[in-house]
Amino acid sequence: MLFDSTPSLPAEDPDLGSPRSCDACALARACDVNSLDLACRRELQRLMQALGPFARGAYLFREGDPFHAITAVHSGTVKTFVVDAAGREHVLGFFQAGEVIGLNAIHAARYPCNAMALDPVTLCSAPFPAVAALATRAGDLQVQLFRLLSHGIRKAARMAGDYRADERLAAFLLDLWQHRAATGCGSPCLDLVMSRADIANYLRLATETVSRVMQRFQHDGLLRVNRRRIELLDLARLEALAGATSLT
Amino acid sequence: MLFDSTPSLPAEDPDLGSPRSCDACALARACDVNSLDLACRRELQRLMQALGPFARGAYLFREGDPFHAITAVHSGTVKTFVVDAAGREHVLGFFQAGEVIGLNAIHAARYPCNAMALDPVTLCSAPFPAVAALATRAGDLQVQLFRLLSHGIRKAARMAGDYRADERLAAFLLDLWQHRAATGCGSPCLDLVMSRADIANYLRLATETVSRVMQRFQHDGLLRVNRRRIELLDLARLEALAGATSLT
DNA sequence: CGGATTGTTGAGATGCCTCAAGTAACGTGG
DNA sequence: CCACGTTACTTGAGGCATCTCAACAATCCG
Repeated sequence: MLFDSTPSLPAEDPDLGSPRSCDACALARACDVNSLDLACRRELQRLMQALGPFARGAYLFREGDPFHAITAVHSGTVKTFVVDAAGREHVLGFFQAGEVIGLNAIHAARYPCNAMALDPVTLCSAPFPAVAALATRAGDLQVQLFRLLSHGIRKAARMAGDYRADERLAAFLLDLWQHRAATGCGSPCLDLVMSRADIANYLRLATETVSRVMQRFQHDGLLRVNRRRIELLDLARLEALAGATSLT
Repeated sequence: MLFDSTPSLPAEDPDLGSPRSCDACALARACDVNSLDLACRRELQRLMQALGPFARGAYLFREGDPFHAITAVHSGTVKTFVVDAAGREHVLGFFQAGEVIGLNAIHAARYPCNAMALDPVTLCSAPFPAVAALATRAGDLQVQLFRLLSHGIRKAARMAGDYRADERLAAFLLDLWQHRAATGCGSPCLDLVMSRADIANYLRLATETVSRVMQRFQHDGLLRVNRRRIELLDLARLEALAGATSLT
């Protein structure tokens, strides 16, 4: 978890409390965009703590850690995952700048999964009870939190759907691309930060299958692939493939 | 959706407003169990509307319908599902007494899926804005709603995991059994209310595979199966199979 | 430079699917 | 209450998508 100095936390000067631009942060957006009154916006800003940077491979929290704070990714990419009884790793999601991690921990007040930095990661975090209390006074913030959680259900349910390897991989790549497009860069080049194994565990595939489907995509002119550098060449056809998974 | 008289609503006298025992209702539990102050509890009770009964096969809401009200199943079983671009049905979940449906609709204020009664269903429903407003005054209710949504994320993520057919089927049967055990009846007999096709679409299997795995379970002494009547014979081994899917 | 990690590619195995047929339960109308 | 058509479930045979195992290639990193 994030607020105790457990072994989970790497000893890299978390840089607590330093002010930081939160333009890309979902929580801040929840605050700014929705015309919260100024006092509440200030209060939310005051609750926010900057955490990190965490190095590639560092655990942000581990399964079973107590949950205290709502946390958003400020920069970098986070992978959340569980390891089941048989030792298989299941990746629950990849989270980039502006996305909130660990929402599944509210229920039991413990994280039901691990979170790991895939590259240097910085976080914005605010104590959950304080945010909830603030949401009590600021109805807009409360609704925004409800919407955030509701969206989390939809995203997870989408992953649970029964789609083929190429549909899931296309949807995955487009999701990454759309996130980048939404946060500035419109280039069709993706630099994946996760390994083939991570992608495979996320999409319920073998790593070899991820490789093969990507090569097939390349052969079909959908994209160009070189290790972790992906250039999307035919968004329309990728969208047609991924389209099935849309859920409205 | 639930509060307009759209074609979705069957014309079977929804019995609006009749008082009803809500002992099994998650929303009421959220209220009663957590020491909400009495005024808020009364208010929540006042907001609650009894809906139904809905006949087997009736749509409770359809994809795209506007979302207005938080709704819990009071009796019966509800299936939520989407139909993708290729015409395949994906079952998102089965919801029994005390479970809240349509939480994934808060985000966009529209239902992203369909809901159908699998047997005679009655519902308890309360306007979402009113509940949210009440949660603003009653912090316990607010936290309970956060927890409810958070739990929804966990449940959905669990379904997204990569498990084998027998693991998923075992987990499915145990989930049903545990719900029954939690709400009274401790008999090891289940009467499935959903078809093999529904189960298959939920577990990402073919109906034939559901049949075959059940027969194999029977052959291995895990259970006895006759059409929709399932008698669980070896909970320990079923749990061992399902155990992998636990997510903490 | 050399070992470790990661990604690609091939060959064969397999879990689950598809297609097809058969059987049992259900509902409906007579 | 029975005859019938319909739907739901089961069972078998064969096929396909994906997995596993194995080797190799490329990159990373000390």
